Amino acid sequence: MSTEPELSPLTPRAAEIVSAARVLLEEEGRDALTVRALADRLGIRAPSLYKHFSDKAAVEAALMERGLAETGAALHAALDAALHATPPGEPIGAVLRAYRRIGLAHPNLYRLTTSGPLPRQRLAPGLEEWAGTPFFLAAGEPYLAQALWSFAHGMVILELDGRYPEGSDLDRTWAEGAQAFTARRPRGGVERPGAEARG
Amino acid sequence: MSTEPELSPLTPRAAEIVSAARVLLEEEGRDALTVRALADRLGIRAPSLYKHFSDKAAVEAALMERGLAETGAALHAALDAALHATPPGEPIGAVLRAYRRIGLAHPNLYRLTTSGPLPRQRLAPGLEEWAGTPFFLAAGEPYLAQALWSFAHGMVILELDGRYPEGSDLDRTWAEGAQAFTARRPRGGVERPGAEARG
DNA sequence: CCTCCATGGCTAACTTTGTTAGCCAGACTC
DNA sequence: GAGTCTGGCTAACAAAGTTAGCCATGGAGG
Repeated sequence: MSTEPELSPLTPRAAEIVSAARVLLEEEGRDALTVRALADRLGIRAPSLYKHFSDKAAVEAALMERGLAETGAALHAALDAALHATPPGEPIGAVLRAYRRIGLAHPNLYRLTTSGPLPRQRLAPGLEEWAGTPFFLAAGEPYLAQALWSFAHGMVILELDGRYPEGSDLDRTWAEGAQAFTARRPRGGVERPGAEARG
Repeated sequence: MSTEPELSPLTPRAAEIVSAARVLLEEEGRDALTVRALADRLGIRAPSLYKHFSDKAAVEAALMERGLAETGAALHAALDAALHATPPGEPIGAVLRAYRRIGLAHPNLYRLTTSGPLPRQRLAPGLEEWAGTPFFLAAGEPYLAQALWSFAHGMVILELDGRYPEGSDLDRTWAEGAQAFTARRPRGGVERPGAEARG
C-alpha cells in the first residue's frame, strides 16, 4: 500500500470553492458548472472567484485532483483487502469492482476527471500514476495492466453515457472481462510494476 | 455482410455544410467547430446556417451519423476479409485492428461520435446497432462482445486523449487484449448475435 | 407577362459564458 | 497611524449560440 501523494495546497477559501464546485458539478452536471453559478452558490459575484483561481480550468484541475485521489484510494483499498483476505481474493476482479463502483458513485466527477487531455502541469506530481498503480499491481504485468485499465474505463464511460442497449446485463459483461484478463495474469503473484509502460 | 442503413436525407446545400463542418472539425478540433467559423468556411453569415439546420446539435448529429457509418463500414469490411481469407484470420484481432485504425485516422470525429450521450432521435434508425454488430459477430457471444467493444473504445479514447504514459507500447497492449478475449471466444465459429444484449 | 411564394441569403440584436480592469472596505503589520 | 494584503464589488468586453425580421432571386401558375 503506497501512500497517497499530497494534493496541491489550497487556501481555506479556495477549498470551500472547490467543495461548492463539486456539489454543483455532481448535482447539476458539467454544463451547470459555470463561473456565475458557482459564485451564486457561494453568495459572491463571479469575478470574485478570480481572486482565488486564475481561471475556470484551475478549479476544474482541483476537482480532477480530488477525483484521482478518491479513485486511487478506493482502488488501493480494494486491492489490499483482496490480497490480505483469507483466503486471498482475486485482485483483478476486486480492482474492477472498485473502479466501477467509484465511477458510478460520482458520474460527473468521473467524466470530468477522465475525459479529454489531462492538465498535467496543474496536477500534483505523482498523483495520476499513483491512482493507476493498482491496475499494475493486480495485473502483475504492464501490458495486461493497461489493457485492463482501458477495459474498465471503456465500461464505465459507456455505461455513464448510456451507450449500452437497454436491458444489457452489465454485471455479466464485467464478469466476462474479469475472467478474460484474469486468465492471462502471470502466475507467481503480484509483482511491482516495471518502469517501461506504466500509467 | 449486412447492408448499411441509409443516413438521414440532406438537401445538397446541407450536405455541403456537413462536409465543411467535418473538415473544420478534423483540421482544427472540436472547440473550433463553431457556428460562425463554419459559416466563414462557407462564405456566408452564421444565422444563414439556421436555414438548413435547426441548431448546431443537428449539424453535429449529421457528423455523428457519418462517423458511425464509416466505423461500421470499416469494421464489417475487416471482419469479412478475415472470415473469407484462406486460411481465415482471427476475427477478434481483425475487428480490433480496424477499430483502432479508424479511431486514429479521424480523432476529432471519433471523439465527437463516441463521447457523451448519443442524440438517438436525430440518428438514422438502425445505424448505431449496425456499426456495433461486427463486435458481436467476432465475439460470437453478446457479453464477450460488449466487453470487447468497451476495451476497444477505452484503448482508442485513452490514446487519443494522451492518457497513456509516454513510450507505452500500445501495439503490445492491443495484442494482449486481443489474446485475452480471443481465448474466451466460444468455439464453433461465428454466431448471429442474440437479441437480448446487443448494441 | 405577372404574381406568388419558397429558398437562402442578410443585419441587428439578445443571452450566456469566461474574463479583465479597476475601485473599495476591512484587517493585520510595522 | 500608515500602509498593504485580502477579498469583495461594478462595469464592461469578446465569443458563443440563437432569434427576428428584412430582402433578392427564381421558378410555378394563372
